[in-house]
Amino acid sequence: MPELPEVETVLRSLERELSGLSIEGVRGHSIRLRRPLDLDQLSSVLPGRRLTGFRRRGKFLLLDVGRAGSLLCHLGMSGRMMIVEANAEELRHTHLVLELSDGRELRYVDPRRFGVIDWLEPGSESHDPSLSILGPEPLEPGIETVLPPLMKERRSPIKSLLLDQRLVAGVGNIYAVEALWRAGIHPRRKGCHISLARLERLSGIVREVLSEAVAEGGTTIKDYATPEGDFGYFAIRLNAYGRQGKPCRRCETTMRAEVIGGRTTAWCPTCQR
DNA sequence: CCAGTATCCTGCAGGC
DNA sequence: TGCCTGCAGGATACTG
Repeated sequence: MPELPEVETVLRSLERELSGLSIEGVRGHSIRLRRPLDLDQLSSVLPGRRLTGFRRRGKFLLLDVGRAGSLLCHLGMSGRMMIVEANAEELRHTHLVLELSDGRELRYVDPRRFGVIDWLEPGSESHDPSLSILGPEPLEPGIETVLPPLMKERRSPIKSLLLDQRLVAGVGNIYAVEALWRAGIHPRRKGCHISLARLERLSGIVREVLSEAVAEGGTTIKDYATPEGDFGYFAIRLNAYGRQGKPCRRCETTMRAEVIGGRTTAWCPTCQR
């Protein structure tokens, strides 16, 4: 489900709704997510503490719990955060519930269990195996200067490079496909076979696409929703993702799709070279 | 080291 | 209707 714009939208919602609230109780059950969810640990550390900060790094959310530490969250493919009244019906695959001081609950739901919920002690972020390898934030200044030289020395298809979180943090399949369409670059073109000038332009376009998507509240394809239940409206602006078999919006050529970098990738064979 | 594939899991749409 | 297959917004362990 969630790439950077969706996670950013979730973050803003959590920050707006939950800042300063206390965690009064914790429910759920230990289960195998991508990292094991340890409910005993969370139950011992969280109750009585206040939610003091809300951050994002790539596709990860960090919920600061005072000076005790931070809750690391990743939504995987199907994860959701929900802010609901305590008496709201509990969805299947609800793995963690934080009971809040205003009578509402923050619930983490993830049917496919590719997500992560983990507890980070203060100062442990720089050692975390997932966080520590992340490349730069594409919405921060400087991405156009940092990213191109790194891509230039790689032999993988540019599509795979955009998905590599070590090079740039937060891009997923939808926005990689969109950025390449907008940049007019063939997704199979190897990084080392693209001029620095084009890579610089692509980097700027990545930022552009992501920030436009943030402004629309992300992309709802199927079931993505904000913690308050709202949808993301960037889907109506998608020019390439999921458009195989349909005419290119730029040149009318029928778009194609193949699996590149392990993920279905649509492109226009005429205007992406 | 690097590049490419297999794998973890559930739900849903489509074909028969 | 029911059963089967394939596919889905991600990350990483493993292979060559």
